[in-house]
Amino acid sequence: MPELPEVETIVRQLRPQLVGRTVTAVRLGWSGVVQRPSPARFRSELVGRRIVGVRRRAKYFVFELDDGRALVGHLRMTGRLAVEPALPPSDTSALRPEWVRASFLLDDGRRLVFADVRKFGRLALVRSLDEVLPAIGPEPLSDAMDGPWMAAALAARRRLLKPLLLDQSFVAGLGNIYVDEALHLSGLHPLRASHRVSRAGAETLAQSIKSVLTRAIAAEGSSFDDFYRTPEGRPGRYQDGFLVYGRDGQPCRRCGATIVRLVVGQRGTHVCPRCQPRPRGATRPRTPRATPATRR
DNA sequence: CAAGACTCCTGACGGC
DNA sequence: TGCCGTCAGGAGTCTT
Repeated sequence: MPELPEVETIVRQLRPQLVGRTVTAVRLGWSGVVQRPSPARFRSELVGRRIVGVRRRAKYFVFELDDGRALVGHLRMTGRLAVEPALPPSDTSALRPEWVRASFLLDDGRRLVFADVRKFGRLALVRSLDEVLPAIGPEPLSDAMDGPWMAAALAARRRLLKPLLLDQSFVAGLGNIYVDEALHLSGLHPLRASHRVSRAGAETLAQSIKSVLTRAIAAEGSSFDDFYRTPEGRPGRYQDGFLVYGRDGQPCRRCGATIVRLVVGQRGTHVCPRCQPRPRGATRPRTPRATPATRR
C-alpha cells in the first residue's frame, strides 16, 4: 500500500512531468473522490491553473498551483497516479478505465490520471493544507526525528509500539509494511509499551526507521500485488528485501527462526520471535490466520 | 488518554 | 464448477 516511500517515488517521477503544465480540463469518473470543495467547483476552479510544484507531506501528494492553492490527495490503499497520452491504451491493471476516478487534461496533450479500485483515495483543492491534513507528526527522514526526539516522544505516551508508529500524528508516513520492517530492524516487539523502550532502543528505532525508508525509496517502494506501480508503470523492488513483512512461516534472515504473524491493533503484524522478544506481561494477541495468497 | 470496534470499498481467495 | 463468506488495509469516527 502506498506509504511514504511509494508516495515519495510517485512525487519524484511526476515532478518533471507536471511542473509548468496547465490543467485544461478535469473529468471525474466518480465525484465522491473529491473531498472539497464541491465537485463542480473542483472542476471549474482547477481549469486554467498551472502546476508550479510537486511535493509530498506524510502520505499525501501536494500539487502546488500558480494561484497559491494546492491540489492535495491521498492514495489510501489502492490509489494510483500516472501521466499518460490523452488516449491511453485502455486496459492496464489498476489503470483500467472503470477505476479512473479523476483525470486532468494537460496543456501538452497528456493527462494526469487518478485511479483507485476501492474508492478510498481522495482529492481536494485547498488554500492551505490545514484544510484537509489532520495533525501530523514530524517527517521521519528529517533531522528533527532523531534518537532524542524518539526517546522523549515514546516516553510521553503509553501505547503499544505498533499502533503508535502507525499513528500519523506521532510520526508521518509510516504504514503497516515499514513499521514491521523498522521494528524488526530495531529488535523491538510490536507489543512493547512505548514508555518501556530504553534510550538506546529509541535511538535504534529512529535510525531503523530512517534506514528502512531510505532504502525503500531507493528501490522505488514495495509491490506485492497489482496495486502499487510507479507512475512510469514499474513495480517497486523493496519487497525483495523484506525482513519480516509477509514472510510468516519463512526463516528470519538474521537468525533463522521462523517468522510469525500476529494481529496487533487489528493489523497483520510480522515478527521474528527470536530477534524481537515479546515483552513480559504483554497480552497474548489473537492467533493469526495464514497470510492470504493475495500478497506475496 | 488509550484502545477496540466499526465504516468505507472491491477483488481475490478458501471452503464447501 | 460455482457460490458465498472472509479478509486486507489507511484513517476517520464512535464507543468503551
